[in-house]
Amino acid sequence: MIERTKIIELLKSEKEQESVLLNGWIRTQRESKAFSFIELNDGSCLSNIQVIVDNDIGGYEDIVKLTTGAAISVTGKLVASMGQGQKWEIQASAIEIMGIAPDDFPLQKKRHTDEYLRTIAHLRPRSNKYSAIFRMRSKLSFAIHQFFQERDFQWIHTPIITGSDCEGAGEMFNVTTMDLNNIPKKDGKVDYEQCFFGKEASLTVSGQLSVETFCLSLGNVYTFGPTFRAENSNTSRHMSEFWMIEPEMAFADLQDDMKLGQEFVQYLIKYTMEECAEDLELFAKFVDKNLMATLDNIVSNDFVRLPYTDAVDLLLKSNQKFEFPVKWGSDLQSEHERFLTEKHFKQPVIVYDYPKDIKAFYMRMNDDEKTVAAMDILVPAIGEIIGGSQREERYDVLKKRINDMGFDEADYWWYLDTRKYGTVPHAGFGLGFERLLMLVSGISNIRDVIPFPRTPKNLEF
RNA sequence: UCCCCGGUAGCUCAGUCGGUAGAGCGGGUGACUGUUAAUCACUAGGUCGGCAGUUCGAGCCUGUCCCGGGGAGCCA
Repeated sequence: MIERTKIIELLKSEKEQESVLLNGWIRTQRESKAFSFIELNDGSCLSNIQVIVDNDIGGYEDIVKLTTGAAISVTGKLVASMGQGQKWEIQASAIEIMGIAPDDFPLQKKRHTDEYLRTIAHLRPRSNKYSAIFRMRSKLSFAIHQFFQERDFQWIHTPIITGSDCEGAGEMFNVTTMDLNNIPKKDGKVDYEQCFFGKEASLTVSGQLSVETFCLSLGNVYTFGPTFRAENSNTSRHMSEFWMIEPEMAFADLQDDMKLGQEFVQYLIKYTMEECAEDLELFAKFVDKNLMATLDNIVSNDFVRLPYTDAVDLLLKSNQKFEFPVKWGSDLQSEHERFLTEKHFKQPVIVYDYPKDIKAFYMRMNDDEKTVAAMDILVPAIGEIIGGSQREERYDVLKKRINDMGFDEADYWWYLDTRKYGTVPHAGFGLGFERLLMLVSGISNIRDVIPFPRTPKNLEF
């Protein structure tokens, strides 16, 4: 029995091979008089390999009836192709049918819309575009670890289930084993004491608060895992379940944070260009014609660094008509961010030092007492890809901020402890993994860069 | 959640003035061919998103609900 060779290896071959075994799914079959051409794909790479099946092969009548989607096992010779368009092809000596695909197989040999493919999310990775994005997703997941591990950041597995309702980053999903048809109540309210954990439990909206405690122990750390937001968001940039990367650096300030953010994004894009060249080419050709120019631009220039106050001035002086007015103290609207990154600078922009009232309690108060050391990295087409800040490390200031914002400081006892015992300046950010994938692929809907998207009213698969 | 647009064959779409539906691709059958989304001929395939209404008559008009897309908010 010969060992199976993946198509990616066969296509890279330096010489002909007498005897190879390959498995895969038929992408298309063209029948000729004395033989048939099969385009076979096994997911190892974007390219198919062409298999020549002579009509004297065993079971030929059944083989030529195979349609797009069928799975076969091929034994044969790797030979130089007589046709144009490919270097190698397989001269089959035997074909075993593993699984047929009846004529209602939903993927056809033509372009399908993303909307349609989303309704068959269990089959869409068998298409070129989706196999490409999911290979890139895998490669980039690895690259993220490589980036941090090369820099001695420790990967911290922060919890998915959390008891703090104080993460403050949005609506949370509840986690319970209680009988929802008969919820235990006390004084008219849900009696969480009878719940599994004895208190209200939720899915995490951010690992940041947890990972900060490890930052203030192990130095440089990061999280990379699923994150959940129960917001009723219906946009091409939001999902209820997504993956987020949150690095946190001890003995670091906002400048260090911006530097890390830029290096990180540039590293991942370079990695994609080097390690996913074939898949990337598909996106540059069929999804976004400007993709390579956009990526080149991002890796070869420093990101613009622009204080929020200057951004407001710039927008006010731009003579642009905006639907929403630009005003110091208000958050920048999408249209404002788009103007900065897409029209004015035409490259990534880091806006920093935002008004304190529009940002989270844990962000470090600047000396002007009006702004906090926060930064957002904005990129063309996607908008905010990174949101970060230097954290408030001063115990008294942090405590005051918690109280001023109407939170109960008792809920934050362990978080405050980290500032009570050996506090140090530190900073970090969150990067949405799917938004990064959108950036490097040109794919414009976030639901198309994750295997099974979870969005409001959508939990199929 | 709000604003705008859409839902017609397996897929992508056309459908005029309100008069019971068409194309291309895909499927099937056959022809032809070292082919490359092959080509050519024939053929099957429809609860026009659901419900209610207006009308002699609704794919088309009205209401409502569901689903999808674009934009906005929330943010990564």
